[in-house]
Amino acid sequence: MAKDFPTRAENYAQWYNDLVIKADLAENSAVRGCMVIKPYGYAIWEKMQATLDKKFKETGHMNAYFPLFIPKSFFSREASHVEGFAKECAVVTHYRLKGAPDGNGVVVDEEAKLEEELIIRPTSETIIWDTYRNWIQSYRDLPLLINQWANVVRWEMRTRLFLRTAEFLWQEGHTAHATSQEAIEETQKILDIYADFAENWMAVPVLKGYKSPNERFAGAVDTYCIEALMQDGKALQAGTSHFLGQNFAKAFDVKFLNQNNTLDYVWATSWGVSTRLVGGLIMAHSDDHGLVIPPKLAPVQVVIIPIYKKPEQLVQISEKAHLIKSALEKKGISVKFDERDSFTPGWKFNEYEFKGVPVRLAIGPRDLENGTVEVARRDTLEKSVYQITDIENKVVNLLENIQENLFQKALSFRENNTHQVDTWDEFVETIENKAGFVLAHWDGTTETEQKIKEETKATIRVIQTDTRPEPGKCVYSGKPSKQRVVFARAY
RNA sequence: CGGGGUAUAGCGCAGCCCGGCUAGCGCACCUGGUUUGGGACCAGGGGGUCGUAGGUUCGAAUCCUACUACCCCGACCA
Repeated sequence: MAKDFPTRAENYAQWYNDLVIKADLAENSAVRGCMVIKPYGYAIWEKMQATLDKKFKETGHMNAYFPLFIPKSFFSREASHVEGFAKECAVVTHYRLKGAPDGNGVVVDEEAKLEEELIIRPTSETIIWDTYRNWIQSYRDLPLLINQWANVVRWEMRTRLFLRTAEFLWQEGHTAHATSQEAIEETQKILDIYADFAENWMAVPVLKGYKSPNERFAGAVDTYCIEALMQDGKALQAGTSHFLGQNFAKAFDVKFLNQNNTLDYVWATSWGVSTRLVGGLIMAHSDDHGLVIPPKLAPVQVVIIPIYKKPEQLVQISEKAHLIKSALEKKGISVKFDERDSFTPGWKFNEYEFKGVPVRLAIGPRDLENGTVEVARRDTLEKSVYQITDIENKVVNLLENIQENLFQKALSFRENNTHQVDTWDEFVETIENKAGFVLAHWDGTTETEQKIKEETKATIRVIQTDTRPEPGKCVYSGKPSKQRVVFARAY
């Protein structure tokens, strides 16, 4: 180890930037805070996309695509929605350039001013609901279950790699239903998909529940969410699913005739996860040796590295490696055989550890003689020697084992960093010095929540729906409370 | 927008206070050779309008002025 690495992944931005993912925030001021994701990082996102897309389709959703530009007037229609997003919108005002009078480059052609400015979508509710008006007439048109994979732009004052970038990639689902009940069920169904994905693919345990009014999506009646805990003790909102009531239907006049031949507004949901998940994945599992990618999302699950002195040896090793590679591929495992001669084995070992490849196989002359292969697992960094017989099943088991181990590790981290507190002193002390999730009673008022935020920077991350109610007294005001809620400092 | 910092090769930096010959180092890159079971070594080589504009000076990376950009902290962040 000749290089300096950030200790305990405390500077995550450095991981992203310098080591493996190579996601730079664009430096050009014109696209400040937008993300440049290099191929390896993007491959992780593609795996996430593929997995989620399949789940959405299995539950009856279809993909569609709507415009990047939203007429400004659309935003004015839903009052709290415009309030929530107005401060972070990029605006298109002109549609043409012309040669600069001084001959240097181009300038905006003032004559090509748009009559109405266009907003680059920060989210697509408005333009989608404007379209839905024409798509929905009767209860027979419902439910309308649509998802969109797209980019959105939110001109944040301050950006953080992956976690809050000015432009990001996401999916946004927008559904319309005949009844309130059905829309709420949809919201919860999606939340379950998100939670399942986080826990069983990303190996990141999450808390499920809903947001306090203060943290709610602009324009929603209820916002459900999953919250994860990062290794530095800060919370990360990993996905949200909103019950929008009839707010958008009323704002965009989307009515349908029900079976009784009466007109009613439709009920709506919207839900999304973004490239923030890539950041969350990294921050949940990485260690001092680099990324740790759970097997189910790893672009490369197994890497094979040859060790040899003479070219003849490489020929023999390659033969063996290709046999193993195709045996593993038949089991659906993605395998890379790195036979580049320009890097030493030691260099490659480190390289793939950075990249978080779950399993590494090394084959050298010794293994050729003994019919063995050296197997190293990324999560524990343990090395062992396997007989090559039946190697594909051994590796399949190992990958499953690693996936499970990562989840358990993250789960016990969360358990060790979840604290139940009953007094204000305890609360402040825990937030300041221990970080993590803090379970405390809250009187249910926005006022108290904001006071707590001002004094400690902690916010209510989630009000869990899958825990038992427990009466108590608000940790801040002393007023009665029905259940504990989850506080934390968040990204 | 407030407070602090930075800008020199693809990346990371030194040089600046106290102006001076051809602007230097590490990594990376290229060529040749020896290497290869945990980031190899030797030799040679390529790459810079020192953020931009102006000023002072015989002479500016270095001093002065303005501008621009980026980073950290804060405000902001469904």
